[in-house]
Amino acid sequence: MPELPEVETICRALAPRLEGRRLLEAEFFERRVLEGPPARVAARLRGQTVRTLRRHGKHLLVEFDSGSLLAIHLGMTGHLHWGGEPGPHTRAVLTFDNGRVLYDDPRMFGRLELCEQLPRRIARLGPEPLHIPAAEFVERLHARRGAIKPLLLNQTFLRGLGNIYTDEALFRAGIHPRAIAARLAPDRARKLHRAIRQVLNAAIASGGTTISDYVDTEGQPGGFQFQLQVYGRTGEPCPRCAAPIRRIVIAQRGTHFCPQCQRR
DNA sequence: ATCGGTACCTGCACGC
DNA sequence: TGCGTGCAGGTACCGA
Repeated sequence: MPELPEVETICRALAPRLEGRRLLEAEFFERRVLEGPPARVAARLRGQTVRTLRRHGKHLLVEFDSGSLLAIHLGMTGHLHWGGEPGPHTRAVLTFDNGRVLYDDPRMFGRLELCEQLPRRIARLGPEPLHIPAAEFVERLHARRGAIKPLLLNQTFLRGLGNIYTDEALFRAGIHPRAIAARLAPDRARKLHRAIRQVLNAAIASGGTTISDYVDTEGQPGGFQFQLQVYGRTGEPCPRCAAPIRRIVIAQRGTHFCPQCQRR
């Protein structure tokens, strides 16, 4: 499911509910999604009060008054629900003094980690795509010799882009997914920077993208799937030039683009 | 640095 | 109906 706009949507919904609230009980039903022994993590969490909720790339960070952090990554199929009943894929339940959060994750690619400070793995990720200035983006881009698509998916380059928004941003910028990053002319690199911002902001405004199963914390689907121009539209006409959208595989990921509008 | 491959998991759509 | 196949929003790790 979740790339930056989906995690942002979840964060905005949960922050007002959780900030200032006390965590009464943490239950973990699947140790694979948890860093550390469930009983020990639960004991450390019990009684803590939430100071803030924030997003860091695709991670959701719950910061407690003690300074401890609960870092949540939803993987491919992780969901957070406010309230509701646990189901077959519920891997954790966090009970607060005003309600509970269910963590569901069928494929269990997601991770929950309780730590005293941001783990290095997360801290060393690249800048936020919505914060990085154009000049810095272009400079970082020009330092890389690989193809642009795998680079945008690389979280140490920028944190938060996934397969959907990468394809959409490249389409809007008119750049071929196999184009070499370092060889992009500065104006085209700046255009890509703009396209990334536009796509992410539009997706956040729509509450994210629902392809098959993403829903927000209230169980509502997002709306950005209706604004996708290439992702998942193999064979359909390009909205700009009507050429059939093509699907290829780059870095093991399905990649959608218009062969006419995105020339090498 | 970069690339390709594999691995981790389950569920779903599809063709036969 | 049942079964095999391929695909899926993510990331880590390996060797080349």
